Amino acid sequence: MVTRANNPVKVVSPWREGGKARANRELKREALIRAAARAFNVHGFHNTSLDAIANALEVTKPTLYYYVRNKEELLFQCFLTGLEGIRSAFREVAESKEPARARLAIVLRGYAVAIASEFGWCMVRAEDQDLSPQMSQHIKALKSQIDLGIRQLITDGMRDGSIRVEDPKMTAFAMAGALNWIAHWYRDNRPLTAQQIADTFVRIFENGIVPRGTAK
Amino acid sequence: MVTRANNPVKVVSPWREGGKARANRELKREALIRAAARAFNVHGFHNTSLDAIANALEVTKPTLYYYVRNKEELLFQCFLTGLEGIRSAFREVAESKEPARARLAIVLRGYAVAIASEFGWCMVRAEDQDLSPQMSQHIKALKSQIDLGIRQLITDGMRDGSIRVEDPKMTAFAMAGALNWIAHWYRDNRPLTAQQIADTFVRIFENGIVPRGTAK
DNA sequence: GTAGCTACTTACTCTAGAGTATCATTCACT
DNA sequence: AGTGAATGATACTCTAGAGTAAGTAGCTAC
Repeated sequence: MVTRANNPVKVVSPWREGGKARANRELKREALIRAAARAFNVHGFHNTSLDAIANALEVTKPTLYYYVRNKEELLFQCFLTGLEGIRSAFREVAESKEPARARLAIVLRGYAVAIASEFGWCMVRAEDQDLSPQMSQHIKALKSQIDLGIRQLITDGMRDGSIRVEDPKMTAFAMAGALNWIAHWYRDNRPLTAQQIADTFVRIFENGIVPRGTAK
Repeated sequence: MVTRANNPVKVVSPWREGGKARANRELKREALIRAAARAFNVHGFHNTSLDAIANALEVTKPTLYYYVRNKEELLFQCFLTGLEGIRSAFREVAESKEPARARLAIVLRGYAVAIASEFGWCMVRAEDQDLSPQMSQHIKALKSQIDLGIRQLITDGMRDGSIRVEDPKMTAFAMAGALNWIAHWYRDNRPLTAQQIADTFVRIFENGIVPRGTAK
């Protein structure tokens, strides 16, 4: 009754590229993570079998276990890979002296681009429910860091006068939600690039929908 | 390796309430839908077994098949039930003559409340991937209706002057995303009611974060 | 040229859980 | 008080798919 995952998602495999020298372990591991992310993207975690991933890489299932402990670690690694984009956006603004609103805009753009990447699905739709309690805990902590980072930028902005909102926490939730949702509808080969979407979203959040100058 | 669903989610069962007269079919069916929604909420679709749902209702699995064709129909019904809240919000404003921004606010509030309900998870996290192609198609169409409805209200507002945005489509996506995300973090017994959250979100979208009167 | 490691494969095991075949009970109605 | 429809339970079937056991090819080192 369910859309099955057996049309393999195509992917470049370091295992089978002509007669080239065998690629090294780290490269293969990365290819595996990437292949998994793509498959999860298309079919979801539970509807992606390890056999399907192995298939896409033109190896057999047990080979995967040579690179990763189990299926959940695969999801976790996808998550971490995607997360890196967001964290680097935070690092980028860490010692900037710009007004907080500008720093927030940079972070939100980095965030949007990360979510639109092939790891976006894993970051957003990887549910606690799919993971062991420890990993779930770990992921929650990482997500919470991000949330708090955004919230901090908002309160900074309230202090330096570049931002005015009534509830920083809810505002952070609204922003994160809008951005996370990108993972549900964005696919490459869309008219807009992730960057353009990010810019548009930032402006929506900055200006609101009430015409400026005619505030009710 | 995965958080299992075998701690049953408690629920009132029309099957077992004292020695009372047996409830009618429709009542039981609704209880089943509701029990399923709660279980999906907590454990997710794939980690909820029909046995667990049956357990929560204090009946056996085959009984469920008396009320519903299969597991996917259960999810689909949850989806429809939750959707009803949103549709009724649209009906509410259908023949209103207020400015579009006010009508939009009403719809967004109804939307938020629906998402915060116990059917929110099913509406938001029910992935195409969990459903047969037909149902997936059906759900996509329904979701698209909602999206277009919001988009229409935005363009109406641009025409009547109550709204100014640069990209109605992206704005609708941002709004839907922010609201959908509520399903991921909202639980009852939170400090804020769904209504309060809805109000806050509407104001965030209306006013933006740039202080009014000092537009950059 | 053989010991031994790395990287894979073939060929399983095992379980959860969706869905079903079949029988039992109860109630409504005559 | 007997018949049949509506509900339900018992006791299965069957498959997908995660994970594993055990063996093998090939490279490196001496």
